[in-house]
This record gives sequence, C-alpha cells and structure tokens, in this order.
Amino acid sequence: MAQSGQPTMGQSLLFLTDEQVRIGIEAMFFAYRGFTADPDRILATKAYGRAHHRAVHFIHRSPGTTVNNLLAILGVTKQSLNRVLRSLIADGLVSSTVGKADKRERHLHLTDAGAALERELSDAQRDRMRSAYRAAGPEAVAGFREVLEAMMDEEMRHHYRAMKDRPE
Amino acid sequence: MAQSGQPTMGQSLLFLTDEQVRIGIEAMFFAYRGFTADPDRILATKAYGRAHHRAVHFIHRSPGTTVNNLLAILGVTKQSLNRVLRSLIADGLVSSTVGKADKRERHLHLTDAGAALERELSDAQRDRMRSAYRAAGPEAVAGFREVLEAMMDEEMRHHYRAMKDRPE
DNA sequence: CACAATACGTCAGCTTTGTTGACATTCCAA
DNA sequence: TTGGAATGTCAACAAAGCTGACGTATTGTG
Repeated sequence: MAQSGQPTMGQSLLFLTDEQVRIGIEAMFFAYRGFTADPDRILATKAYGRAHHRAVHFIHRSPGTTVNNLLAILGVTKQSLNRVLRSLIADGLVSSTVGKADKRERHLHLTDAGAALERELSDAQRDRMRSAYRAAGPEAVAGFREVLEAMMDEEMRHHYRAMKDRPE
Repeated sequence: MAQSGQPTMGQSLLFLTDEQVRIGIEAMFFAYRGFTADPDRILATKAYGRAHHRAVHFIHRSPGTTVNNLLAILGVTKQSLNRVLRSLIADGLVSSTVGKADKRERHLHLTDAGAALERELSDAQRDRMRSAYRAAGPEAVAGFREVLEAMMDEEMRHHYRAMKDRPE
C-alpha cells in the first residue's frame, strides 16, 4: 500500500513504506527487551516481578495516589494490581492509608524501604536509557520521544503528558 | 528542551539529566502498551496470545528458520516456545519439516492460513506504527530508531541488524 | 567404531501476572 | 433513608514464562 516510490509532494514518503514500518516494529520488540532486562535481573533475586517494579515506580512518581488512579495508569485489572500491592504492603515497602475525605479510597506511599527498592531498580534502568541517549544524541532523543508519544493510545498519552510535566 | 540551556562546552548535556531520562522510560512504558494493543485485541477473539503473534511474525520474516534460531530471536526457553509451536502446528498455521542437510533440525514455514493470520495481526500493528511515523515525521523516525537500537542488548542488536537488512 | 555433542520434543511442576466473579464498605443522590 | 455507584478485597482460574530431567534421533570426532 504505502509502497509507492514517487514523492509527488516536496517531501519523500519513503519512510512510510511497509518495509520501514516493519523495521520500527522489530526495533520496538528488541528494544523493549533491553529496556526491562536490568530491572528484571535485580527483581529475579528478590521475590518480586516486573509488575511490582511498575507499581513502585508510579507510587514514587505520584505519592498519595489512590488504587483507582494507579489502575488507570497501569492499565491492568484492580485484582491484578491488588495482589502486587498486597505483597508490597505486607513486606513494608508501601503504606496504604484510608482516605480522609473519602474513606473508600486508599492513599499509597512508599516507605523508606520501598523508596530504596525503587531507587535500585530505577538506577539500573536509567543507566541503560542514559547510555542509549548519549549514544544517539539529543536530536535523536527528541525524535524518539515524538514517535513514542504518537504511538500511545489517547488515554495513555494523557497520563504520559500529565506525568511528564510534573517535577521529579 | 535539551537545546535550551547554557552549553558550557560545545554541546548541552541537559538531555541526559535524570528528569529527561525518566521521561523516556515512561514514554517507553506507555508506548509499548499502544504497540501491542491492536494485535492483542484481535488475538483475544481467537485462542492465541502475544506469544503466538511473535512466533508467527518471525517465522514469516525468516521462512524455513529452525526452532533453535527462533529460540535465539525470541529469547524464551524451548519449553515455552514449544507449547506455542505445538498449538500452531496442530491448528495448521505452521508447518514443520525435517531438515534436508541436518535431519535433527525442523524447518518452520507458515501455511496459507498462518500467513493470513500473520497479515491480519501485522496490518493492525503496522497501521498504528505508520500513523505514528506520519505524525512524527522522517527525522523523528530516524532518531526513534537510533535510540531503540542503542537500547538493545548486544545479542538482540545483532538479530535486529540481520533482519533489518533482509528484504521483506 | 564408539562416544560425546547437538537439535528437538516432552513431562512435571513452579512463578508471575493477567483474567472474571463474588462481596464488603462507603458515599451520594433521589 | 434507601438504593445504586464507586472503591477496594478475596477466590479461583488461565496464559506464558521458568527450571530440571529425560528420551530420541542425528551428527561430528577422537
């Protein structure tokens, strides 16, 4: 379909061919493996998995967030998240406090131990991302983020932008 | 963004800050969800999962590939791959033929039905990737691929490059 | 030739992480 | 005040990853 070779406008559309798009798909597949490899290695030595990493990451980013909000960001069922949260709470990495205004809600925070785990996992992942950034350079990074953002579902893009503009 | 600060050297390094790197990590997380969303939706209506999609994709890309080779590309155990392959073969989507030169090997091919499934899944995924490409533009796409490639493990990068340079 | 190594398949059992269903608690609005 | 919506928890199950052990056919080597 997009296989045409004649740029009729002032700009070539060759980067939209099936071939080029396919390369992007495979790049995504292989890169995501690298993206998760380092934290996964650390998690394997503890009794946790990737789901715990995600929960800890976003609780760190949004302290006091509710279970429902976390659900929307992670895009899993509440039962699935609950299992993860339960073990993190039992192990003293996350605290859950009943909401003051709305007692149905639980507000989630990292404990000191939870913050330590978050840092350990994030450091490993950040190191790889940073070295990829460095290898590719600032302009490539800008393009990287543009394409990723365009690849998201509308709802995820909303969460992404909200988090992006919040200070660390 | 990374261009805005005061470069003390010839080039600004602001794009390597923890903050910028963290944004990339979150972009990767949210984008991967979009990346798999469309094929997942289709697969949910059939009796297959993401693992089947991956197998079918790479058999399509490397017709006649051996089980061992597929194992290296997918990075799973043979027991895990075998479960997937067994169902695909039983359902007549993949054929497995004894190697001619080395009879220990099995060469894998898609049947017509397998190729049809592959196309259905890939079309959905390609559409999204193409629209992300279009929205971001050719220069962004180049950067996108550079960063992803730099993010891969050495071995995955090897597979990626080998597949990239092979015609469709 | 004898024997080690390779390629593949399979059984059994476990873990992580997703799912649906049922249910308790809390809030809010008719 | 009461019934429905929202929030969160528990139980049971499925997909797909993992390790370990073993069997079989084939290949390559000392």
